[in-house]
Amino acid sequence: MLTKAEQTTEFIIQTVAPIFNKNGYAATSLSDITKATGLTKGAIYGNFKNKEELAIAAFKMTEGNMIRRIIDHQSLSESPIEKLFLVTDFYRNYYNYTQEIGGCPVLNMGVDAKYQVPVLFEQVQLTITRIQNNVAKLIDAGKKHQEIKKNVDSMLYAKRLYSMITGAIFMTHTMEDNSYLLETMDQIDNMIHKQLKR
Amino acid sequence: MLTKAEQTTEFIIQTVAPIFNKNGYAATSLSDITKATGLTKGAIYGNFKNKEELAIAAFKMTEGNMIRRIIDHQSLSESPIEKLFLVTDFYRNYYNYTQEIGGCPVLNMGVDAKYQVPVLFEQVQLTITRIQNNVAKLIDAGKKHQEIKKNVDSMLYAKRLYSMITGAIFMTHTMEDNSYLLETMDQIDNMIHKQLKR
DNA sequence: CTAAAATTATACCGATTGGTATAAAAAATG
DNA sequence: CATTTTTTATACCAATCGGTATAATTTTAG
Repeated sequence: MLTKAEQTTEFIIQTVAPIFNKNGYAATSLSDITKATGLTKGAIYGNFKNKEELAIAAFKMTEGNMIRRIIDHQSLSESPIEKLFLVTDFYRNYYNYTQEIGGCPVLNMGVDAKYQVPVLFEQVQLTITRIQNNVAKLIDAGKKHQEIKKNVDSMLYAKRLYSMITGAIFMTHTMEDNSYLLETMDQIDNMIHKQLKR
Repeated sequence: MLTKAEQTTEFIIQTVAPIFNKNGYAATSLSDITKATGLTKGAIYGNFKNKEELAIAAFKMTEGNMIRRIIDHQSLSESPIEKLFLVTDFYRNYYNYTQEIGGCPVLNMGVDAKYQVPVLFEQVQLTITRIQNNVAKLIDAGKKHQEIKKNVDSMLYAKRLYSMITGAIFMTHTMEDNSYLLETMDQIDNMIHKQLKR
């Protein structure tokens, strides 16, 4: 059971996360935060050491939810290669999903935090590593299950896949055109069929 | 011949462009600008209406130089398909190049300006369109020169190519690992050989 | 239900924000 | 070279920035 205080902390994070994600760290002011939450600075600083700590907590929550969703979606199949197709399937709905949370947290904070909030930037790197490792593990499992060629470089393809996905996310958001994302997922599915599948 | 005033305007743009590119619009203050240029606010506001106009001028200069470089590099060959390979060749040095100018202007400003500086964001969209059109034209020329299959969708491949490139730029900068960029360029070259070439 | 502890609101801090009016300085023009 | 025009520096503006000390309030625990 959550105490009243823990509920407030959680409420602040939930409320503020899409604002940081959308506007970036520098462009999100304490008054934006108090306005959105309906709380005062006293309450905010009672729950977080400073603006940076809040931004980091917000990012961790957002990326945690996102990774949980990717993993959850994979459980729709037992087959490793099918799980791989479920990854691209997840990103087919990503434009829709990210519009609710203020954009792609990895992309936005990767760019925004790089020279502004080093600790937050490291968190972004960690998230990318986690996603890549998840994909690489799926490829390895696919090899064991005789679904994927033994000679493919798992990490190389994991990086390729996520690099292509991130490019499509940027293009879709910047050109406001979902076809980049959809087209790239088709392209990746094709790559899995032609280059990974046994 | 440039007047003294025009020289100053140009000097301000040149000095300030990498700062905006690196830190983003909101995180670049007027005091950053006066400190870097050694000029006072009076001088800045005598040459630009406001901070936004300066940021736009800075981006236009940076992206103009970048596009000029891509096009220039293409003139190393007469063959359209070879020009296509020269595009990937250009991006093989892009990590090095962008570190001098504060990162990739398209990526950084595409993310930064989206919800902060609409006019600047439109400029980013325009730049992307220009690059894509350049690639699409190369593919079309390749068809005419019997180097590229007649049935390939030029615009589709132009978008694919630039989407992959942008993803690699993001990954290389965020993970501080040039292999994403190099590997993606190999992948694109391979795509040109296998899917575009007659 | 009361007392101690934790949380939130208020009021304030100095520093900095983007921007401007005006005066001083420099450049362009005849 | 003198005069007009343009450009730059100075000094200032109100507003906002992130952050804090303290008092009021609410929650927790006995």
